[in-house]
Amino acid sequence: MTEKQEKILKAALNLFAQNGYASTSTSKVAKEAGVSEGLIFRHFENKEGLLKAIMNMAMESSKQLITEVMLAGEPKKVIRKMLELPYQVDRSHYDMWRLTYALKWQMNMYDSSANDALRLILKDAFQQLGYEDPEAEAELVFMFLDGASTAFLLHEPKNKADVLKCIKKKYNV
Amino acid sequence: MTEKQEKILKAALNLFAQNGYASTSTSKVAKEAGVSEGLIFRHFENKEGLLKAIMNMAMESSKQLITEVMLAGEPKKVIRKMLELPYQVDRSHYDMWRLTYALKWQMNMYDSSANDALRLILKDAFQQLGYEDPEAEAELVFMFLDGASTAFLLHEPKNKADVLKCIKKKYNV
DNA sequence: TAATAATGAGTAATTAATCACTTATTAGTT
DNA sequence: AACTAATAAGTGATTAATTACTCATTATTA
Repeated sequence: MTEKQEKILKAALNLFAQNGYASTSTSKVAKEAGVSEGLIFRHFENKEGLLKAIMNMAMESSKQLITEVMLAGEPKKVIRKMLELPYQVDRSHYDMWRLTYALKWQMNMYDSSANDALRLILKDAFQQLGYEDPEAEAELVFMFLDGASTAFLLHEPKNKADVLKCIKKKYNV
Repeated sequence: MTEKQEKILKAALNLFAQNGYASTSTSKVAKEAGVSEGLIFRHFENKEGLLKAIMNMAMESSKQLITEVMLAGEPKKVIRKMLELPYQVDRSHYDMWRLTYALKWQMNMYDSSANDALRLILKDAFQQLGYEDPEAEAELVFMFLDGASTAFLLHEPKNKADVLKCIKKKYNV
């Protein structure tokens, strides 16, 4: 990975997240990265290849967060770690998540199976705790995660911490 | 509103929602609508004017849903109506909501004040019911609404109804 | 007949991608 | 070390296609 290659990735992530993938031209990326436009195609073949390279980085960094939940063990700890997930995302990764969330709506880009492993663990946790409908409970938590992450990424509400306290109480975790 | 004008709006909504605003050209809209491209600019001035016309329709149709909650009165009913909101959206309006949700991520397009009226009503409802942190509770419900709507619009989970039952129980509504 | 609706050919600018070319870096042989 | 060949990194001009948009003209309606 050369220095200019990294500059391209950084510029592309920034522009894609801020202005959207479709409305960011490769010439804009090249200008922002301080690089000739041709270099983008030399390293990433085409515009989509550039996006894929970025999304692979995003997948890699999200794996770290997920494994932390996986290793929680006890059901209550699983649920707590899960609820805390949106709070664990580092500010430096916000652009990555903004892009990920934006791409969900760009057709064909949504992979619902990506969270299947977590969903199963969560369901088991609720089951062990004797919840009536563990599957629905798991789905509900996922909805919270999605809604909370969206809020944090878009308009950073001032009562972030209070919301966490609030939902933790509901699950006694 | 002429017949062709409506066809343009319908085609544009469909394409914008499916493939995104930026990656949908006016020529594609014209082709889909069975109309000359120039007509789009005669009626809507430019591409952004077309989008604005669509979003105005979306605003109008969302007002109906919101007023229903406004008129609920009793705090418990307010909360119940609120939780049911994502379930009240008609399938025929899904494209409109998909576009609305997708545009949130397209920078500058996010208007957090749009929900302020509802947020206030919801906060009051929680306050009247003696909840400890009504503001956080209101925010939490909004996160659920966002997450649930996203799930419904993107991958229509099979246990939609169970999730509603599940969350209603948590709020005793 | 006057206004509006609708067309379709045209335009300048931008797009993703290619290409011939130059510069730097590495590897192999003396 | 020093020379050389090969590979990779990087440039910038260029391309064909597409873009949003205009405008002169024709059809339709009031």
